Amino acid sequence: MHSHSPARRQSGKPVRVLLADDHELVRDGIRARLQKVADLEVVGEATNGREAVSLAEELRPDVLLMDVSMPVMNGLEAARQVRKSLPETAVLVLSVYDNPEYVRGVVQAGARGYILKDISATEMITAITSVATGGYYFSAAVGPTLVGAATSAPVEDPYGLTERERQVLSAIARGQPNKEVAKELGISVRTVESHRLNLREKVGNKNAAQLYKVAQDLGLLD
Amino acid sequence: MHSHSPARRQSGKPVRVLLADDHELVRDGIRARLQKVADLEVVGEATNGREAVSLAEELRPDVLLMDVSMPVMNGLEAARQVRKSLPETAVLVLSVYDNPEYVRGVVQAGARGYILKDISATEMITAITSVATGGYYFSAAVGPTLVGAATSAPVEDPYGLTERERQVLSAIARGQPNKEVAKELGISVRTVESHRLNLREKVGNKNAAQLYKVAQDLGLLD
DNA sequence: CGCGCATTCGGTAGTATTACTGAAAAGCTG
DNA sequence: CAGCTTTTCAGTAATACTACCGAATGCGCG
Repeated sequence: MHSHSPARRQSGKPVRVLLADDHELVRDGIRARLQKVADLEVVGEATNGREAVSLAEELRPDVLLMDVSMPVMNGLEAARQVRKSLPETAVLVLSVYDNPEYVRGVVQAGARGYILKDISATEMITAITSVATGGYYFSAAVGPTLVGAATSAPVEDPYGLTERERQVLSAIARGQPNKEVAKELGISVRTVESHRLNLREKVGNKNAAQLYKVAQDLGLLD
Repeated sequence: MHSHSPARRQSGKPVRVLLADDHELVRDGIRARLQKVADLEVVGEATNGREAVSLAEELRPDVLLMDVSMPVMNGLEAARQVRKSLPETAVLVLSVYDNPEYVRGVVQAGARGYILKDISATEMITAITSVATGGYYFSAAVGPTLVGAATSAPVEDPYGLTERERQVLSAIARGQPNKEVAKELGISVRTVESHRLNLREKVGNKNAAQLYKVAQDLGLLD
């Protein structure tokens, strides 16, 4: 009751890859990397999203390795279209951003993988093989944003929260009212209120519901 | 400014794999598959979660390929412990279930991949290579539940919320106070309060901060 | 049609949170 | 030591939310 969707090609035949990036230099670099691998074959190159879509429809590659930021039509929109017209082609997005919002958008557009441009040739090949085999591949840096964080390296904190504030935030996010937070930390309710207000100040004027998100982003919940 | 966390081993050296499954037959099958691959080396085998953890600490494998359902200590708890004591070891979970809840639990326990037992040898090897290289790998069937769909159906709702309640929940989770939710939906504050209280009733007596989590679980936020 | 359910709204009361201002003690740093 | 941050706590007032109560409308279903 699963098993439709992309690829799942026969092993034996090489993986047919279509490259899409507006920078020739980048395409050259990638092609150079991929040409050394027997199992991979670069069947075409596109310089923008629209070209990527039409070339993909013509060539029907196993994998479309595509940059997100391109002129005419960006990779996001292109990914959407390819996923519709060519469900057999796995879209693997290549980007310089490890921004969570960005990653989310990309995978929702139907990409089956997201890799960063600073990865090694080995990893790039693995990623291509992965999506071509029918799986999903994500670079280490973007994985946590997908699975809801909890990596181990405590995400560094863009808000500049103090230790105490993190403790309070954690307790609040777990659903405790100020009174119980106070009891848990052995401080007065007023103090908890102070921290709470400082938190709202620091993270932006978000309400209680939103504090959960922040706590989660900071990995305070596990 | 990323790059800590697991693996990211040198290419050249073989990937050291620790197998954990309570069925000898399964272990034998997997080992047979992996032994044919030069880049992979099975360095040990465990028959339950506790054994997997202690063997992992001793052998420090690149990848721990582990079943979820095992006696003594299940794979979920084992994954958590390994992630704490051995951040360098990538946990790749092997399971027969493509149940969304299950997958979520597993990745939140820190697994860097989730594959189904019915996959091909090729895909299993790709998956192992993927997590060993520092990436995240997910089988085709479980990927959609991770990325929040775009492929499959809108996560079914264990709470039995109504359409209107979902709208209200969504607005609350986005951080709006009742007053603004009312304005947005064109209803009175009292009605929003009703919905809010009904929501708390339905999802359990969680507070405002926790409502965010529910909204997220239900995919109301994107 | 009567019943249940979703949706809407009101009253009243109490609790919680926010928005201010102000301040004291502890610790670190130049 | 003076200045800084962190953490602590207080007063006061407004706003928001919770916990109950009850009730009207509309809609589908047996």
